Amino acid sequence: MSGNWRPPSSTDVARAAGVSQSAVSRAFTPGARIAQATRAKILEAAEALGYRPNLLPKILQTNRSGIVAVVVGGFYNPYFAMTLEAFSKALTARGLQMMLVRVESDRILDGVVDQLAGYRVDAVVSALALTSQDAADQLSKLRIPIVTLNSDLAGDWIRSVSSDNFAAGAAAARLLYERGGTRFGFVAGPADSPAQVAREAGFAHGLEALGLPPAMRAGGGYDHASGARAARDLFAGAERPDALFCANDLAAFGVIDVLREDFCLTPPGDVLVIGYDNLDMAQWAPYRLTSFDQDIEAHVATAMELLDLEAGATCVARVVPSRLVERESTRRG
Amino acid sequence: MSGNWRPPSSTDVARAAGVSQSAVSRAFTPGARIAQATRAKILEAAEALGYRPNLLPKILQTNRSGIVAVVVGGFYNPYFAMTLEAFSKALTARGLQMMLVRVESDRILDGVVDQLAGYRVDAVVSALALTSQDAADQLSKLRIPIVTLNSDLAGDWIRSVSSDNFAAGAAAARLLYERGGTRFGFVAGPADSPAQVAREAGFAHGLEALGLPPAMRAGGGYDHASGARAARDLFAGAERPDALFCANDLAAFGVIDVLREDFCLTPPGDVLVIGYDNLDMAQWAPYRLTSFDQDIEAHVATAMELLDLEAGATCVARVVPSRLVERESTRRG
DNA sequence: CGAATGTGTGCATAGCTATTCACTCGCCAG
DNA sequence: CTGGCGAGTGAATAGCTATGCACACATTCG
Repeated sequence: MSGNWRPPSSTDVARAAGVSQSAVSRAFTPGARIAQATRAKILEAAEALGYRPNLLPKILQTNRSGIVAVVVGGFYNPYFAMTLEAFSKALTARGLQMMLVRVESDRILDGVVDQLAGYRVDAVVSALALTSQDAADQLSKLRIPIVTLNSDLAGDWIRSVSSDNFAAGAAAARLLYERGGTRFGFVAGPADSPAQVAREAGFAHGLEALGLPPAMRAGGGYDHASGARAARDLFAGAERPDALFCANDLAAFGVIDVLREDFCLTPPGDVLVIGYDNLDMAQWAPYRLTSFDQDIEAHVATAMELLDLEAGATCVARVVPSRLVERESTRRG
Repeated sequence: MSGNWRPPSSTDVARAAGVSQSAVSRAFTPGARIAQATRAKILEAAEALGYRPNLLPKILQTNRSGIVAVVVGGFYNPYFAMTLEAFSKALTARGLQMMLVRVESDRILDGVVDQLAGYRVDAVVSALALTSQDAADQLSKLRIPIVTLNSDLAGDWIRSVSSDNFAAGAAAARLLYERGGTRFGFVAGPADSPAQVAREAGFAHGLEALGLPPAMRAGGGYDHASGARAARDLFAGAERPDALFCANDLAAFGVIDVLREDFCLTPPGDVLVIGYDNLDMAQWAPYRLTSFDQDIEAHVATAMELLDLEAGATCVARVVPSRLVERESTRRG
């Protein structure tokens, strides 16, 4: 019908209630000085018109939008879903809205930054590890606080929260050794993931500290298919490993599936397997996977703390320890 | 330092470049009439100051924010992740931003509606099936187009896209019968899910049409644990089913895990199993689950079409057929 | 050479709310 | 009776951009 309908404004309500616009504003501002009778009259008129205060003018003045942008790289991994859920809860608890931004790679630069700046988002949280210092600088220039997960960038406005990936890698080496592993293998994640790099380095360090030979290596992705491929590679040769640390759970599942299917090998009897992330699926019967729980709640809580920090306060990268959850996949005998 | 820093405005840039504010605006408006030299000068000044146009004033005038709110109920189910991903792509392709809203139940009313209205979101997409007509009316009053997935609500501003759950249920019955099933079981989802209800009704109808006895029934949730419980219930008695239709994949995985673990039964030899959603995991070795693919791309494409519809145009609920993907879990012999 | 067209720029304004300032009114204390 | 005070209200304004309008100047055509 009316091609250019506009939602009712405070002025409309004011007219309907026979008061001034400022009175309407006060009626919707908790703690403002307004007579009860006036307020009631205004609320009634507002209800009739279906009035909802427009938040934009306020944002325009204060430059605080109440919106936090969350950047993710994709949803294939349930770990992202868990992170998203945790952030969603934390933000909602603070009355903030979440703007979800999905980027193919962290070449975020293409326009997304402009958009975020344009909407005056209060902060940016990146579940995707930012690896490009360039992108970081871009964001930094906007004076928008940024928190990155499992990244190792630094900058005036960049704060970072990471799992203690290195320590976990070392712990994985120790556990596999204690459970009787003798020939070790590492199923790698993508090379551009700082978490992957740290986990591998920690694992290597752990093995070395125990005086063990370095691990065989395969893989290169965080998904099931990549883990499956890695398993085929590792077990095709004569010298088969008997203890595997996988960069994440999803890859570990791929490994286990292939071992059982193609090689008739089952953990923990034939091979020990450890993953990372402690997904729900890690408890499922076909897997019962020993894994590192990243304690997402703690990650998120820390991230929120860091967002509250003032201005360009320099701050150390926070590290959250991962908790080892042992299940059948490493319980031998 | 400066407690109340403000991002540079077009006026700041104008001052720096020695031009008027309107010139700056034109420099950033594609197709606006401005001399190349002037534009270059302005862009240089803007770059130096780190200026990004503020989108809010435009929104204030046009009431078009370029933001679409997506409502979800949780992330435990990878199906939500897939839906989210598809919507994210579709919205990005249209230059729209996505505001993610997570609600415990569809008692959305509590403040969220006010927020969405306040930000002047252009549309609302609900991946969570809205069941409360009350909530729908609330949203409708705001004259914000709403698209709901797998819901059966209707209203002036409410449009809906559903899988053909009923037809799929009937197809499941036929397939299980053709593959040799004789005693049928249905593993139910949550009672308040319209999709669950339609799938069950379709299944019952399909059995009846074939002259078969009605199915045994258990379950009541869309998650793994619920499926596991259902399997224990169904197979505890003497009269065990040999053909199961599960309300979704996650429940089906729970069923299969329990059957293999607790009862030493494996599909398809001992029991036929069908799921719904065709998750990635359905291809994994422990499951190889026959499932209905919801064709999320089509759902999302349809949803976007419906959003483009003008005003309160009355429109029929769209139905997208699900595609049956058969795997080992129903291939007998 | 005059007119007409076109290009480039500045001025002014709309859009909506929260808030400050000034004002009125009723009431109490001195 | 009057000064003061608190409560309640309205007018005015800031915040930033896009755009319609008017104007200045250059260019082209008859």
